[in-house]
Formats: sequence, structure tokens, C-alpha cells
Amino acid sequence: MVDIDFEVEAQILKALAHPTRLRIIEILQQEPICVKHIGGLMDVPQANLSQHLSILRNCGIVSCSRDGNRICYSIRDSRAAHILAVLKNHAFDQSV
Amino acid sequence: MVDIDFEVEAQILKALAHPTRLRIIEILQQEPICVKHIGGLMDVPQANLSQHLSILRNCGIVSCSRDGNRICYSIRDSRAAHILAVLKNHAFDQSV
DNA sequence: TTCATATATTCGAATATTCGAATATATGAA
DNA sequence: TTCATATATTCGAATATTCGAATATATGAA
Repeated sequence: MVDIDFEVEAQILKALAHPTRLRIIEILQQEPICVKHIGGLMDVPQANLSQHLSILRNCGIVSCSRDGNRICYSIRDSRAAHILAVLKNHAFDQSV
Repeated sequence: MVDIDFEVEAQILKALAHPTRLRIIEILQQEPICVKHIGGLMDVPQANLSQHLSILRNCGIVSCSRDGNRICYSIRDSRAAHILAVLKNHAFDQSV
């Protein structure tokens, strides 16, 4: 019995599984944007926002590039945006 | 600034964010199936499997119904299957 | 150089998750 | 009733996550 291992996939989901990080994905989905601007949309302390961005970066969900003073983030793994879209559908198979 | 709250969505992802639980979703996606049969496909101790099923049940991702001795599980929130499908595409926007 | 601005990192306490071990519960058959 | 089978729950130790506080780093402007 070959057990398909969803280790990596689970890691991706774990990285996305936080309200703040889902919100970040929603923002980045519109357009690449710098940390300052993300913070302006989110009411999360800078250090904490940076921590969440780091988690998304470390598993390849987002990437960033420096532009002078600013660091601009964008979505790198398009599955993140797709997953967010699926979540927003909240379609259930059967009714409760 | 109205902060859209992804609390519930994050909970769904957190419930899915485990290799064993993703594997369960993959199995249930084929057909509803009882715990014994799931265990037969997974090499996970019965008690642990039951714990994972409980997590999926508690957030509405799967539902179950008793059939005599057996308890048959099925996917209730179709987003789970969709998210698994998205994960399997592992399509990246840009190359590394 | 010095300073302001933008961003990241480190640390640690609080909290949550994971999983094995032990046990409980429910059903069917004898 | 008793027992086997199927499944769930409880407990606790190990580990991981979260977040604020403090601090570090990088860039641009003066």
C-alpha cells in the first residue's frame, strides 16, 4: 500500500491557515504591494505583519523584491489565490 | 477600514492542513466509506484516525452516518475536495 | 556621518496541535 | 447476557504556533 504523502501540501495549507495571512493573500491578489501599504489595509502591528509575511515567503507562497526603501510583495504560488477563491464560495454538498 | 475576517475560513484550512487529513479527503472524494476501510488504506492507528476524523467532522468538512457496526464517512463541504484538487495542480505563477 | 523610514529578526510566554496509550461506547451475533 | 468488532474519547507529554516587546538591518535624504 503506497501511501501518498501530502506533507508538502499540508505545509502550504498550514501556512495559509491564519486569518491575517488569508487577508494578505486577498490583498496581494489585487496587485503587488509593499509592506507599508499592506499594513495600511490591515490593522496589524508591523512586526507581526512581517512575521506572517515571512511564513508565506518561506513556503514559496509569496515572493518579494526591494524597491528602494520599500519591499514589494506578490503572490508566487497561484494556488494560494485559487484556494482563497474556493473558500469564498462556501458551497456545501448537502444542507445542514 | 473594515477588516474582513477570515476566521472561519482559516479554521477550515487548519482542519485540512495535515497529511493524514488530506489523505482522508482524497479517499472520501472517491466514495463514502467506513472507518475500517479508510484505515485499510492508510497505515494509521485506529485511535489516531478517529481523532483526525473528529477534527474534520467538527468543522463540517465531513459527515458520517452509522450503518450497523460501521460508521460511513463522506465529504460534506465540497470546498475540501476542490482545495485538494487545487493543491495537486501545484502550478506556480513564476518560476523559482 | 546622522537620522528617519521601512522592514525583519529574536526572544519568550501563552496557547494550540499531535499522537500514543488506555479506556469507553455501540452494535451484532451467539 | 457475553463476546467480538468497530469506532470514539480522554489523558498527558512532546512539539508547534502565535504575538507582543525589543532590537536589528537596510535605504535614502540631509
